[in-house]
Amino acid sequence: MSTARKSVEATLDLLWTGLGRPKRGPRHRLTVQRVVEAAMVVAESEGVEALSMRKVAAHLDVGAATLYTYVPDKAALLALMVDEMTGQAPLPHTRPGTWREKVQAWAREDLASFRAHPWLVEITSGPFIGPHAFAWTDSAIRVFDGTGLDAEEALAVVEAVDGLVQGHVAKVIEADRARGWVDPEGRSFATIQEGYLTTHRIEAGRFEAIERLRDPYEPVRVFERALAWLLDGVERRVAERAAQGRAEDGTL
Amino acid sequence: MSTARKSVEATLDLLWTGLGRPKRGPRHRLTVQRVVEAAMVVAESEGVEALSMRKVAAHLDVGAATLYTYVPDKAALLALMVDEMTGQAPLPHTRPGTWREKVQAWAREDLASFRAHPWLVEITSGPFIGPHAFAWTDSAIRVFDGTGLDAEEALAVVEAVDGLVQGHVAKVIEADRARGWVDPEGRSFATIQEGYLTTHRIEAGRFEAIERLRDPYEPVRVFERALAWLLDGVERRVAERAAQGRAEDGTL
DNA sequence: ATTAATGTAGAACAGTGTACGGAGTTTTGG
DNA sequence: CCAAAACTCCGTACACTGTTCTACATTAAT
Repeated sequence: MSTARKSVEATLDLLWTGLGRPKRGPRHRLTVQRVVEAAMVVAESEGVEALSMRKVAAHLDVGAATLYTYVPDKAALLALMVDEMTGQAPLPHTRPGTWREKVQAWAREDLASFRAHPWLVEITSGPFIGPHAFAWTDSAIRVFDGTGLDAEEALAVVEAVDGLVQGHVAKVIEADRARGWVDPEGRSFATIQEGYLTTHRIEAGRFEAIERLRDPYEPVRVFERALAWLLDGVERRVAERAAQGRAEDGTL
Repeated sequence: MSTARKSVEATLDLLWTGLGRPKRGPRHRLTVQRVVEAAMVVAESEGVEALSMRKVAAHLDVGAATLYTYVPDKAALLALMVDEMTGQAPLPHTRPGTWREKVQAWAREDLASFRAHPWLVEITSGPFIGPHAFAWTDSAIRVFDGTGLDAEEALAVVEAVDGLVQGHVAKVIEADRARGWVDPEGRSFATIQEGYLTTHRIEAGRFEAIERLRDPYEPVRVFERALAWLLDGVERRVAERAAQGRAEDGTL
């Protein structure tokens, strides 16, 4: 499962140039695309943890070993799924509005998308960067064209926003999953966990700060606030750069 | 592997109150602590993906099935590992300095810790919150006591910083792992991936923005910048609150 | 001393990713 | 036109995995 010695080249090849048609031998019954799509269907309907090569193969009416004609690895298949999904997200710099509006739009949309397709969050695509991911990052940096930030500063913002989204979505997904759970007596997960928390709160008198949290607290509000403040910080830097630019114009 | 119906209560019990001594039957040869420690040793030396119940049991000179006396699940074991590790981090509000210095210190230390123990990042502990994690969050909120931010605002900052760290560390870990890799001809992963990138860059003339990145670019600098800007945004809000507070004092 | 309760662990079950080897198919070279 | 090479497909097999079951040993309560 760990990055194998041999499949790295094959995986990158697949991501960037695809699978060439063979010169001899029987025609392909499948395409890499169809394999990836089938895998995504399985992941979508049964979750990543239920995604197995045998199941994907079954969805394509094909033997399990056949998949290895199209894909060197399960890891490679996952990387392809991630890049495919990334390709479906709209490019940030083509959105309307100011840079701030663009960032907010993409952050919110990413958040919704991750939540709708939790498998994307749970997959680690390894060290591989596919063409779609690359194009997306390129586009995201472009959002800050004309703000005075250089490319590296822009990338810092992009990765920060991404980190915010990822971190928040990881928590939300677990909560989503727990929401559907009920114990034999019909109590929800939240109820039970809350029981432990309150018991130990009172018992030990600790956790005063958490108790100050307005109840019930809305996770989305927490996310929005964090995003807003990060962007406030960026805005300050942008303003500085603008002032700097005007000053230089004046002295020239 | 997914959150089982029955083990949820058992897992929370284990996290919050531990395993009670049985009234009858033979004495325990092990403790939950020792099981968790053994699991951490395995994770540390061989990675999470190599962590199996049988391997943990072998480290304890015990049959694999025995572990299920101490732990309901592998998922529960992982949750215990996470909470144990969380308990080893120093409490943020006890650090010296201003709130900003406290945040920076904890962020950097967390980053280093995650990097030193990658298994922590790769584990999803499920929806469970253990006592150590709870205490840590409580302490992190306390960092903002006296800044004028309320608990929910403080939590937003905490989660934002955490997201930043997590997002950044996920990328860095993959890079760390890829660094050790070499292909049969002795080329590094970076070299090979770079090959694909440059080929396709030139070929299609895309990815102009990424090309503007100073080369080589330092990931730590990107992280530090993102953190600084986020905290700038927070600082602005703190200043606002302070001004507001003074104004109210004046009118009273 | 008997009974109930419990820890231990070997064996087994239903999975998993993937390597191997053979059968069948298509193209190429002579 | 035929043989060899190249290739896809896939049943089988191997070494794993988490977890349950069952038999047995051990301890405490009655």
